[in-house]
Amino acid sequence: MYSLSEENYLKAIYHLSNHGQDSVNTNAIAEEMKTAPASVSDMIRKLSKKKLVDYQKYRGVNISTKGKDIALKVIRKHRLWEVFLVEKLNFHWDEVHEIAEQLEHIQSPVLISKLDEFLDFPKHDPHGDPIPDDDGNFATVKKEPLSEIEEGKSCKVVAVNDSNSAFLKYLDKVGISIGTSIHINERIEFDGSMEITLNKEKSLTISQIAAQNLLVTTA
Amino acid sequence: MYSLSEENYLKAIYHLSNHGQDSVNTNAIAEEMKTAPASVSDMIRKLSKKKLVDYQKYRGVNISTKGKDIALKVIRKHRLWEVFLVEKLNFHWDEVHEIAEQLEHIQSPVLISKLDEFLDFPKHDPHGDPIPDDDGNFATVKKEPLSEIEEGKSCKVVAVNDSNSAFLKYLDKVGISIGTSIHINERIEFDGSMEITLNKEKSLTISQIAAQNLLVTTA
DNA sequence: TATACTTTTTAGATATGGCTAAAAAAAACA
DNA sequence: TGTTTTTTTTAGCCATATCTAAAAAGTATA
Repeated sequence: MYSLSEENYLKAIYHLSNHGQDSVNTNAIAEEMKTAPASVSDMIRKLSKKKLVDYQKYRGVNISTKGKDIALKVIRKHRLWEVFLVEKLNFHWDEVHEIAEQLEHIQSPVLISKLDEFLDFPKHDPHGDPIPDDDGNFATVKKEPLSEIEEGKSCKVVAVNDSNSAFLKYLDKVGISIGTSIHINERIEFDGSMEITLNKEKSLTISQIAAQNLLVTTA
Repeated sequence: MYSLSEENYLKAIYHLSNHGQDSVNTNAIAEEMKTAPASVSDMIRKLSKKKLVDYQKYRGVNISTKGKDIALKVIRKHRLWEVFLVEKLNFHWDEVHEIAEQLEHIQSPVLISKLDEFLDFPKHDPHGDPIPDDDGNFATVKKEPLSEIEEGKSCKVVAVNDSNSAFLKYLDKVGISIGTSIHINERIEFDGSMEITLNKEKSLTISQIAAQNLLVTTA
């Protein structure tokens, strides 16, 4: 069994490592975890001793297969609980992250498998992120920021990059949610904003910042 | 906000204090918490400094109003989660305690009020124990061990004294659950066992130990 | 390539919550 | 009431996880 801190570090390292691809800086972890870099060094040494990360001093860390397993289990729990909170308890999608941060550390494999069943085996959380199965596998849809889509093309919202409350509230206000289809009418070059049409109905202008945080698929 | 340890100590002290009536021994707390008495002394001092218990050295502790509030909030959460696990996730009543011990420490008042609503405001957990409301009030049914009921009388099972798994499995096997009506046909003096009839249907003999752990009401 | 800057690690704290062993106080009893 | 036993507390540890300040290593640049 791993401590709450260990689980949180592994989750952060996994996120920063682009799904286990790249090695990760101490400072980046410190920023993600909101701790001092010195604390990160200590914890990294500890995780390394437990073979959860590969680590050479001053060279950054790579998450190990074992570490990735643990990170994915925590992510699975986080996302399942988010579905529960939204679908069953009627939370709004901008309210669930903090609570799921706590619930993701509950230790009980049977609880998670029963919760999964109760929720009818969801494949995505309320923000569109995929829910890994018990073995850590999940479907990857090729998603890119809306800001990358060319003028005249169409796409569908599949996830949000940042699920901070203010951004999600903004999306609600303008009528964008997971599954919304978007047509790019015009890209405004000077500020990166875009004029778009939602579900072939409603047109609006969206800022570059917002477009960068909205993940879409063109498939 | 209080730490996991503080919450567990307060819960233990509340339980041992007979709902805040009596003062509690250091050794009793140590046994309940499965820690060394020295650790209890330390924690008591800490809780006392925070005014969660009244404490004089060598004189035992009394839980304060503030401490009782916290204990009851934790108990409320524990019992609501137990209902969730049994009613929604189809856990068996002997499997839920350990998981609820973890879930009871999740901090989110709105989560609990939404869970309460989702469960349709239950008044009792799966073991028959009352669920305090948000202000810490709960209905008290006068309950006594089955072992205290006289020959020839009838009663109804309202709770179990000890929810250890082996005992609950035994109850299932013989067909006793919360709500079962029991008639005492005969009390066997020499070993304290009893011959009883369940729901006016099935007769069996129950040991003194089992009868002491089964709480009933004659009202 | 030597120097300056940035990143990372180490050293030495702090706080929490636990332990054992010994001392002190209270309780039991002869 | 004095002595023994039990209970409780204190003293001095340990481990986890954090911090700041300083040192060390790596990177960039003149």
